[in-house]
Amino acid sequence: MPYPRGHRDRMRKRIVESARRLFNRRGFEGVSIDEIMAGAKLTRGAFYSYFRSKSDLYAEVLGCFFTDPEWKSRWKGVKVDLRSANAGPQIVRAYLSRQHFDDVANSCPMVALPSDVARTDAKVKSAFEAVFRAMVAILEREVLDRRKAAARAMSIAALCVGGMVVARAMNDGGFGDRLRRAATRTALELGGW
Amino acid sequence: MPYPRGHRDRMRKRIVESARRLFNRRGFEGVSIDEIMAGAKLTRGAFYSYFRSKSDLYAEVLGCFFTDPEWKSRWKGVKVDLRSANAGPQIVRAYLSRQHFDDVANSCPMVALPSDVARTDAKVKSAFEAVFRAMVAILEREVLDRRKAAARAMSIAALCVGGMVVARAMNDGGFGDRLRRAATRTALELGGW
DNA sequence: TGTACATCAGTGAACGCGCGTTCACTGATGTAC
DNA sequence: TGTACATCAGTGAACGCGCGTTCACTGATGTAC
Repeated sequence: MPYPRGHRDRMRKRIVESARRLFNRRGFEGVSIDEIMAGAKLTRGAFYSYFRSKSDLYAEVLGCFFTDPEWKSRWKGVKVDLRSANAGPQIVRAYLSRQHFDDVANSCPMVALPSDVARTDAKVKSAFEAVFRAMVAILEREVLDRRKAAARAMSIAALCVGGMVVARAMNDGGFGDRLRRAATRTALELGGW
Repeated sequence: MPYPRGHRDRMRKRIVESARRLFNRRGFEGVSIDEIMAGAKLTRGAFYSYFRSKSDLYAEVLGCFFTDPEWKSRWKGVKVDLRSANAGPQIVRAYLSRQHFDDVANSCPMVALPSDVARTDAKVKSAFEAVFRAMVAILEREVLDRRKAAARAMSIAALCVGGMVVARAMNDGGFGDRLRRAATRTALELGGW
């Protein structure tokens, strides 16, 4: 074994991380394999010994946000404890926070890539769906009005994603800020928080 | 004048229409100038006598949805009268309708292209912002709770866009349907409709 | 009314570039003796 | 402990393709006489 044990796994993780940041910033087609590999401190040729194709990587990258345990402590001043009694409002505030808005590279893929995903194949969509369902499931547990919990949880999640997606596409930053604040307030109301 | 009067304007409009449908379906980078021109029944070479570049076209295309008077009657069974007393609920229902969901080519650009737009320049973002502001302005007039009208209108618009964007990115169509229905119900509640 | 001409919208070959992907090769290192 | 070897992760040149853009040319038609 001419390379240290676990070397391959570490390298693979580095490629995925590099790809995640770059895809978030510039989308699937806006990023080249050269750039992804350079971000992982490797060269072009090694890519195909790790992944079958560029689009194979894509599906794998999308699952990284909610499943990645790191995201909860990524942003300064934003903390989320999923087991806490008020995980709902914590998620809403973190999701619509300025930190999340600014940190495009570490953004939730649902904000950075939704229209890209809508155009790709079933595998990628499934990964995306899993992320959204995970978010809805956590919110649903916490919605005050139990009778409406399912519909409310989906709406709160859609409002978080939508508010952020639209805010990122605005030219006037001040308007984007107002939009995020309005969405936060409404989302909290909808949860009864 | 070797061509009929108004010929140039008609051709230009055909190019914009072709581009709008194609961009909605496959995004800015997924569409070639060859395809756009073929859709307008012209060839590659003529493009640059109409537009300075591909990205110049992009900004122009984005303004087409709300400003285009045709969209209100585009889908069967969906009608919106902006001067009617209940334009608010009409917009919400039309926006989150199955017709809008299915008709990707004639979709609102905010649903089809948000993450693409977030990555482009100020000119494109401004066009996008104008569309969103127009939607918010109409909704704001109709929100029942006047004290919260501004925040509510922004949230309803964000929920409409977000619900649709996420629904389009789901793999399970049934889940997408439930999401659209939940978002519709919540949006109507938020308006007091 | 008929004809020659000027105009200009449209054509399609060509250019240069960057990308996804392939592959023969390199060379560092763990292992066997 | 030292040495020769086998392994295999990584390299980078090369291929083929499609794209955005340019440009010299074509040819249909409105206009002037």
